[in-house]
Amino acid sequence: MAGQKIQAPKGVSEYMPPRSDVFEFVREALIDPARRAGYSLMELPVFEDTELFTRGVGASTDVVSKEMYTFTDRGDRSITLRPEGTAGVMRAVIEHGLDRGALPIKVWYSGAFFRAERPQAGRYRQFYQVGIEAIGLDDPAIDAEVIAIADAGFRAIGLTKFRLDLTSLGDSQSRAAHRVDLLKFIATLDLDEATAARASINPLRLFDDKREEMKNAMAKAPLLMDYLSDASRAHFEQVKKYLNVLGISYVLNPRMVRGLDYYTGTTFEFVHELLGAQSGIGGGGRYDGLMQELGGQELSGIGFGLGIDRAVLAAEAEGVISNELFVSDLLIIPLGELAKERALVIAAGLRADNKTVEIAFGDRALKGAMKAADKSGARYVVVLGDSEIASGHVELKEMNTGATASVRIDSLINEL
RNA sequence: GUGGGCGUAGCUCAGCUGGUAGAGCACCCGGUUGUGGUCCGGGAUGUCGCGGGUUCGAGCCCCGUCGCUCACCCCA
Repeated sequence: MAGQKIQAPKGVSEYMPPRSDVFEFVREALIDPARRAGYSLMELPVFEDTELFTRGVGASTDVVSKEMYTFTDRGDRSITLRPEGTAGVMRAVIEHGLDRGALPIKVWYSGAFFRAERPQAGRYRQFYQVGIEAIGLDDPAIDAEVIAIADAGFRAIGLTKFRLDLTSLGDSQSRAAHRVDLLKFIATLDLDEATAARASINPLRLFDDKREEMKNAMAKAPLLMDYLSDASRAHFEQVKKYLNVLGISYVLNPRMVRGLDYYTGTTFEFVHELLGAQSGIGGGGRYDGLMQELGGQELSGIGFGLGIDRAVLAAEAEGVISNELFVSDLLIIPLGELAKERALVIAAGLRADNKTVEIAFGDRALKGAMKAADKSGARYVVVLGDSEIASGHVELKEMNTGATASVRIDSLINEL
């Protein structure tokens, strides 16, 4: 049947004007602090060998076990749309031998990620992230700097109603020691089937249960934070010290749980107050065993992934983005064929000088063109007709105030 | 995968106990000479998600189906 409308696949996030301007602004705001800290772009494929994720992220994680878009390509290879960014960066670093060059490797990336979940507010099947990774440095100062870069990005957007949750997952011996006691403790609880199943996959998950009775039950559970080895503890103390120096406040959250298996040591999450159920706007941490797990050298690393979609929602919830940011400097209304030609040339010149200039094409009546100019939000409007062309002067009208000034066409640039 | 809510003009929604569709916003044109935002006048717009059933008659009732949405799980 002809004319059937085709809809976007379920749960994808799309941005139409004018909201797409907000999206772009947010993305750039999140990337900028990384660039300023010496991080370089790494542009990676959105699909990878499935094994990269089962091995890197962890086969027992929800992300890998039930949320991946996996398919077989024409060469019978198992391919997966990337559900997160770190594993791909590691793969590329190893594949291209970057780990044999100067350390640390500092890169950022931005793009679409995919998880086959039931969509809800702030959770999409295709979503966007900005991430950075700093690989090959154990210095706790880099941990603090990575966190500071994320914080600076959120602040640049104008967000203030968020907090930073911080913890340390320790090294493998810290976790092994804790796990023994935690499992003993959990064995004393009377759990329903689903909860027991979760506990068997990852006992730390129970710390994240939202039910009151579970929160109460877990209140006395042994905390990983109390099992940190001396080295892990010392590292974490330094991270906290540097954050204090930076004036970045955080909330110690020893019950924080992350869904990806590779995290070790310093781990953090940015949580926004106004977002509802999906309130995490970004998170990250150390992953000191990941590189080796993926066949590379034994290099440590730390990074984060920030949710662009959620940052947009947060910005909207806080009402911090002014649409003044996205309006044109000037709109030219040409009257007549000759004026249209001149308008094209004038606009091209001003654009080359970094101004944003629109032309009201379409030979509309002046009144209609002015209405359109008003709606566009352009800061200034100029009507270009025969008399202006003859005199070389235009009336430059400031739309906010209605004030006009006579300006020579070739010095318009100085007035915008 | 589980549960709740909802699907009526581009958008937000109204539509009483079934009688065959409306508002606001937005949009377009006009209010006579080349300057917007207010005001006034006019105008276009809907397979009432889809399919079936009940009925003389269904947007309103029943069944199915698809979709959207929120929450759980999990996470950006």
